[in-house]
Amino acid sequence: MTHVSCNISGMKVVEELRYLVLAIQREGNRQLAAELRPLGITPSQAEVLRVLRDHGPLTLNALGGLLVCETGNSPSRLVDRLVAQGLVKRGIDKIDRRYLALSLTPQGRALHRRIITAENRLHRTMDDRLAGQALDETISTLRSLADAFPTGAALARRRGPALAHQEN
Amino acid sequence: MTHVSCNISGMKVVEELRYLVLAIQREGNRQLAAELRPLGITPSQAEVLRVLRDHGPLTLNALGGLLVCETGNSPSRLVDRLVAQGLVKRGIDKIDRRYLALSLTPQGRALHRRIITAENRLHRTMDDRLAGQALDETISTLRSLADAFPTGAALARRRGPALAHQEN
DNA sequence: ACGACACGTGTGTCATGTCATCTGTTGGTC
DNA sequence: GACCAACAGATGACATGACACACGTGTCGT
Repeated sequence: MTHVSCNISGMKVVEELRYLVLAIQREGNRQLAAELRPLGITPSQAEVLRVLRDHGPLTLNALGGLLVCETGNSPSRLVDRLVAQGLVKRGIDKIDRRYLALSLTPQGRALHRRIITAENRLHRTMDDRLAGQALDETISTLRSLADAFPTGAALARRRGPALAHQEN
Repeated sequence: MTHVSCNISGMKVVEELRYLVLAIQREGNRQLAAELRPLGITPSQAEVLRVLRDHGPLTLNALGGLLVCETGNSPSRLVDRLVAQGLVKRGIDKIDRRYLALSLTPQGRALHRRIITAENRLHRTMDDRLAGQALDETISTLRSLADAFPTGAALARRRGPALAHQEN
């Protein structure tokens, strides 16, 4: 039997998994937000900058399809604030005026380099806490959960095309 | 070496872990919200009802300490809506008027039974997707991450005292 | 040419989350 | 008894997330 419905403490295994994922996401987001606060942006905004840097100019829908945050509708308001801060350029497609052409401004590109530094601090902390754990199995398990979802598919899309774009 | 800084696709392992956790939390929350919508409550509100049912009357701070959602300050507004819906009774401690005494109303208790049914539907879906995966290692890995955080400690607190309160 | 339809985007609304700050209450000190 | 620090809770402000719907634009059939 590969999965059981109940463990010792009375909480189902998948239920504990759900709460663990929630707790880790909350705390990770909180810590990342603290790292990014001096830069004046939020974790969600940082993800937009990262996707725009890795995947050229994008329409709003295409951007939303690559974001893990903001699953549902188009991230209009998320992009709004980045445009207001001068980090993202919002162009309009000449051919089809329905489409946007979103890209990073030079300031956006510059800020993204500082974002990577901030994220790396969080990643080092996580690395330390995860020392000695079965990371590969964990990633595999979580992927099998996430790949069934559109947001997980977004991650898979980003895994695929964007190679060799990282400077650690 | 138990953990590496970079995998094949150019994304660090811990970074992929972070995004996977984000994606799974989002989608799980979305699906749970859909299951709970007919009941008129949200996932966060459901967690409050669950904690209040398992851990007797609580003050607002004590409730916040057991919640995985709403880490930071006191969940005043979260409780507000439950009180407005008649699901939670907000009493004031006679001795020390600073403290609240939060408990479920009979309607709250009744609704919680329907919540368990809704949550079990989600858990069954997750169980199916996770069939054949290394769940124990995954839980162990995630615990080592979460236990360092206050929200993870909240989970550990709930693991401890509340035994034999589940009806699956 | 015209009209129905599809599609991308913008917007209103509601419920979180998070931080900072305020208010009321209590206990301790003088 | 008056003052004050500590504490529980409430509130304001801001940015998400999610859903539904409105609006502008292009496409296609007739």
